[in-house]
Amino acid sequence: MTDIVPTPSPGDPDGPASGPRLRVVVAMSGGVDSSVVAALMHQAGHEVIGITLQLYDHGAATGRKGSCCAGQDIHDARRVADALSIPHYVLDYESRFAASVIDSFAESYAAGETPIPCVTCNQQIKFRDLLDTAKELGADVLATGHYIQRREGPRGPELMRAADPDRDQSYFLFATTPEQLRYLWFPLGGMPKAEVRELARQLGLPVAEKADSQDICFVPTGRYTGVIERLKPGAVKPGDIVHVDGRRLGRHEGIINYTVGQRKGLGIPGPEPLYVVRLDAEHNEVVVGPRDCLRTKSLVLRNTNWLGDEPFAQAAGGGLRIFARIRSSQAPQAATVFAEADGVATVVLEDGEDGVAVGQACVFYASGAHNARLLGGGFIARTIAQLPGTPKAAELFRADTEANLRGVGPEAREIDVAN
RNA sequence: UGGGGCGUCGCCAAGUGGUAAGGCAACGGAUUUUGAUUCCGUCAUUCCCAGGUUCGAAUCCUGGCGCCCCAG
Repeated sequence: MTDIVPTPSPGDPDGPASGPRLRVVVAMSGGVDSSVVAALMHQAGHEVIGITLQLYDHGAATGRKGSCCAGQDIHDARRVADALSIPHYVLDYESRFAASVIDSFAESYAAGETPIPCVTCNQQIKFRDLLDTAKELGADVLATGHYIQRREGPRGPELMRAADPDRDQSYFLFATTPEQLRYLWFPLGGMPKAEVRELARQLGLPVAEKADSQDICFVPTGRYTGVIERLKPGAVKPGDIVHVDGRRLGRHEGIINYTVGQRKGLGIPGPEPLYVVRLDAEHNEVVVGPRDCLRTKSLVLRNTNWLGDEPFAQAAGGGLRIFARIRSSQAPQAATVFAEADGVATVVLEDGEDGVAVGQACVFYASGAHNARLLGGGFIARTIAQLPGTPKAAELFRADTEANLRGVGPEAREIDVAN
């Protein structure tokens, strides 16, 4: 069994564990991946401490297939820890998870955005709060089951896309800071998922056959709208569905039920399918249009995190050629990023992308290769409408342009014009 | 109540004697470790109703009912 376990650290041969025995905290969610991480670290001879975070009400999610971090999953993590004979702690993070992740999730939706809670959770909970806790425990390393590769570069640790392109989670980890990265470790980044599953079986882990988690972990029923209605009563109001050509086509039961690019659920019959082009929180309107209206080429980011070697300020002026993606499950495309002050950046995608929603992430890579280096990314604050010449479209375009001229510098203005 | 037109799935709509296209919507599933997208499948034994002609009608005839337009 031992011979199949890469040592000392799969996917990170130059990592900090290639030397002496270290104290490694493993974030154990109760799933297959993090359980394998704990086992690997233990087998590699490290002093492993398993920590499981209780993130939300366990009653609601107990036993739910595909969940994590509550109820049954905590028990599963404990069983694995027991099987490995490593110490295991369950930390009550409910209140900070609610404050950092769930509240902002609800607020974002109410504002007409489409949040991406997994990024917030990594950023605020796992790599901030949990990492702090790990340090307090004297840990040298915090290891997680994320599929992303870390390596030591000439200027410090770098991140690269996972070896298994189908599992690559770099999109969700763009906000990881260099400071955090010094303590982080991702032992699964170099392995295909099938191999991880097989390892779990060979190691006899009790979770070897457990289903992968998916969907938003803290929404037990899969209906996230209920969470928002509970947290922000009154924020969900019926309103009009308006076509980009100005026609009022129907009614909606609350803007939170929609996201840009969405087709299903509009209930509007017609000669062609209609998609949500924009969510107008101010007027409580869902703006719809034909598929052509979805194409977006330039976007403005906020809270940009930069992981490149050169200072991000060098991406001002003429911009910096990168590769970017707007969705976790799609290939990065050629783009140019222009750095602004205060974490603001403008990205111009070469080919453009359909269904780009405010609140989602735009993530940077050094190339289009499968193992490309992660260069950071940002949250999408605005997109610039590519709408046909209709009154409503003109109005939206004007609003976009004005917002941009207000918010960003001269470099981005040129882009607006060119676009 | 003179003239003309129309009534086919939730919406739009083919089909004018041979045994109900298609699009949109909806629903279900697959895919997706955020939201979406996409893909696959399902979706009128019946054509406003009632009779009739015919081997056979949504398609022809008769009578109802309903709607629209023009005229008065």
